[in-house]
Amino acid sequence: MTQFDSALNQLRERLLSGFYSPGVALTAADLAESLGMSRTPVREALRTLASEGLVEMEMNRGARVTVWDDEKLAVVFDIRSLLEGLACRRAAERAEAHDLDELDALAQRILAKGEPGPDRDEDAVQSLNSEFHNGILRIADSPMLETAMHGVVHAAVLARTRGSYTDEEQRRSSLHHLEIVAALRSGDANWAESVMHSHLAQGRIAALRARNESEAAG
Amino acid sequence: MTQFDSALNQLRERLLSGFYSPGVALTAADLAESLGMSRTPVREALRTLASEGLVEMEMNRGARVTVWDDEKLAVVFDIRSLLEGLACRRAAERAEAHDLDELDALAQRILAKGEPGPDRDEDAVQSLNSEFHNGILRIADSPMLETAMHGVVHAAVLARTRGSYTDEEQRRSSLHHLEIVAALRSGDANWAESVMHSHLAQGRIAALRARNESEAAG
DNA sequence: CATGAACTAATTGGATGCAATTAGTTCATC
DNA sequence: GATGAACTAATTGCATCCAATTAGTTCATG
Repeated sequence: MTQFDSALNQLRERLLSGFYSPGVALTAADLAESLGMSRTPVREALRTLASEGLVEMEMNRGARVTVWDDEKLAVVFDIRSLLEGLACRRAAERAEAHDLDELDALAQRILAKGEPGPDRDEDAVQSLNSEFHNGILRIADSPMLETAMHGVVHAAVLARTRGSYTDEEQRRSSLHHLEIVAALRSGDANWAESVMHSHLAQGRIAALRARNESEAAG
Repeated sequence: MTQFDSALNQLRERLLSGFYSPGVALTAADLAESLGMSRTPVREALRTLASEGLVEMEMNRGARVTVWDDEKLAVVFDIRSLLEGLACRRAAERAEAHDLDELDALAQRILAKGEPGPDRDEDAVQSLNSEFHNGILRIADSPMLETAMHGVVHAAVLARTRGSYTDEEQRRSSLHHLEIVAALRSGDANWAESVMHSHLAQGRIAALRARNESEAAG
């Protein structure tokens, strides 16, 4: 694990968690200090994050946190739907029994943690959700696909601020996960792809609604 | 235009043109010297190229030119097909008259330059082809989509070594371009997307065949 | 002749220093 | 009070330097 890797991971984490406000300037020296390293690996990480779309760099002006408008967000979900659909197709053809068991366990936990009531834990849902989607990507087993998704997946996660799902949407989302596992288990690539498309179509609606609500509020 | 931009453009150009053999180690100091700059901007460019999938970096071992096997290549074409299909959908909804005229002119020139005979010019075909696809991406008007495609488009171009198309394929490819313009002109997103999918399905076949032929030969 | 320890050369990742550019502030002028 | 020239502080992009790691070579040993 190099300083570059460390900087990349930590900065990506901060950007996705909303630690930095959209549009804010990211000063290399400040980041370096807060990460306990010099500017060199930080600058390399910023270049990588720029090519992932999480920050934007301008000549002699350094990096700024990307501002997400409705248009960008919608495209991100379109792209993510296509790529994750492809990942599902591939996963349906490659998944082993133990892969499916792991995904199933994750889907069950997401269902439980997302159920309305005292045990609800949205942080856990979000974290497990990431694990589920990453799991499918792993089963799809294609470095190229992972590379292509880096530019958009993270951004989509960023958009889904916590609490954007209604109870009904959360439940449907959880059931989508279970249905995806069922589709993968049956080896039906079309089915798996379709459910993923439905899953992200709903996610897109919720993300855009959440954005507009928070805009109207603040 | 910073040294970083210069390094990124030139190195990308070299990688796509096959200047460096697949799998070869790219020594930062050598690159820096050949580009007339220090290692710092070169290293940043290599990080970016890595996130685009054109090179691969390993801890304490620097960068190597990515080796494209059949599997990787097939996935690249799958992804490119999905993303360019989306670009076509968006272009069908956004293209202005002058956009369509420009694309049409390009399609006509590709048809002419690709026709078997003394006027055939494969370099021109390849170059115009890139222009055509970039034109559609431009009309689609989405920075996110461009970002996502950077990871795969270049790679796909790389794979299509000159002369990989048969006469029949070249002709069909040229007609695809004209058909795409017609679909865009009619504003039919489904039609435009379908033709693009067909176009890249054929491209994929040709690219994989070319790879296996050259492998059998050399 | 094969094997591997010991040494050397090359190369990497990262820290630091510096000129050039940009952003911010002060202050004179209308 | 607004406008903008002149100066200052911050910040960038890049070159250079250095310790740590890797790759390559030599040479002793079985």
